[in-house]
Amino acid sequence: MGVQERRLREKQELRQEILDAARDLFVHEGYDNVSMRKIAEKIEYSPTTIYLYFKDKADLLDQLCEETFARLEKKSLLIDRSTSDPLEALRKGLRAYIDFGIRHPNHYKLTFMTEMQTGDDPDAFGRTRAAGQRTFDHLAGQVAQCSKLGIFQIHDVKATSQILWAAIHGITSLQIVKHRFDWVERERLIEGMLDTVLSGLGAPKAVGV
Amino acid sequence: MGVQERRLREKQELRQEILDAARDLFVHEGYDNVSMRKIAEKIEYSPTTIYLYFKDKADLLDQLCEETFARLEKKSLLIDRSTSDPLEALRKGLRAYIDFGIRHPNHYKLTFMTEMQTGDDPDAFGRTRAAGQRTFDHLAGQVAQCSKLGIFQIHDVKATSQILWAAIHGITSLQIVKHRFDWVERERLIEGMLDTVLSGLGAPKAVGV
DNA sequence: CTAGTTTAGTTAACGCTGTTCATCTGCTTT
DNA sequence: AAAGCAGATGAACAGCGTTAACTAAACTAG
Repeated sequence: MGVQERRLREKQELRQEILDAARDLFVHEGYDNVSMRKIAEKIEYSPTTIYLYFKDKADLLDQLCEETFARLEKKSLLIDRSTSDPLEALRKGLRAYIDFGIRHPNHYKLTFMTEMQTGDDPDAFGRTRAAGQRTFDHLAGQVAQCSKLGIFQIHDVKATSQILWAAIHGITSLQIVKHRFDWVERERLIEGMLDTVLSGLGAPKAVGV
Repeated sequence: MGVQERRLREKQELRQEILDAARDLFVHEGYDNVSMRKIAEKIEYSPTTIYLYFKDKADLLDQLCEETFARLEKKSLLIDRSTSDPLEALRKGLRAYIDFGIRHPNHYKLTFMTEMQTGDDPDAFGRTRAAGQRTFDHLAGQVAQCSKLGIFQIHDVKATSQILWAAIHGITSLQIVKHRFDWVERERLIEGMLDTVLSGLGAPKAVGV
């Protein structure tokens, strides 16, 4: 019965080929500027073949976003393991998030800046939402630890985590999209933001950007 | 020569009619979900007529963005005039920015969340860009005032202004794009962000979200 | 070994989209 | 009345996401 296994493997290989092509095109040209026909042309299959492996174009995006989240999550776990001080671990995690976004602007745009409009399917982008939730939960865990240890003077871990997320997303997305703006030196901007927001939560830090 | 004037007036009236229809549709259905044909149908003209008054669909949105930004600018000036405390004025201005973005997500998305690819037309979205720069300059002015009065302990007005901008942009854009995320109550999130970041700059404020 | 069924992939098509161009209409001027 | 002209349009182009019907190959059962 090795035949069925081979066929299954070939199916999965084509599936991966489609994902690779889509990621490459999405990342280099932007989701909206990539058509199903372009993806099909790249893999040298008919456009309709893609629909045998993915529900629609949004489904394709969903899978790729989940993938991106997974990479970020892995990085975060590595930082956690190698950093004992919770505040330092949190700060490094936030910093890693920003760096990741700036280093992979198109992945970031795809994942965090593309509006995922769900037609009438309530399960649309389920993978991306789940992965994003995990990433956020990880951040929330770090914030909870800082709160429990008295490093932060806060009483709402969830709200605080969302504030932190918004802060680093603000920096990251603006740096990506408004690259023609007259920015202050990037390093100073990022560290200044982290200083400001962490000290605003009560963490000991010299005031003054 | 009242005839030519009447014709000119009628032209401008139709122009305004197109803008009104486009604004209504963009705001309620989203830029991407509105076609030129839909706009044309609404004003009971042929789709091609719109091209006699606007360069293309993006031009239409550019005009609307400028228009809406003018309203934001007006609001900011009103706040300034009616608020003597500079910190309070700044805070209200930041708040107005966020509310503006959430109330006009499509205008906001175009202005601050789309990479304005100036393919062969360097003046594309010129109106919107200019309005955005004015908005930032206004913010920087407020920050400078707070710094001069010793409300903020900072030494880089420009960096601080960019941090504030990034913070409120983070909140605004995430609220727009990730509207299915499990957000904390919006009011608490926004006020929490403002508390955090302003106190992080040295402004007197009870710590603790 | 053949007949029937499943599978993988394709072709053609539908109903959209933004945009362009040649054409037509109705008013103004000569 | 004739000519000119500005404003509006119908038809068309090239592209889009997606679906339905179809073909060809491979597998399975008798």
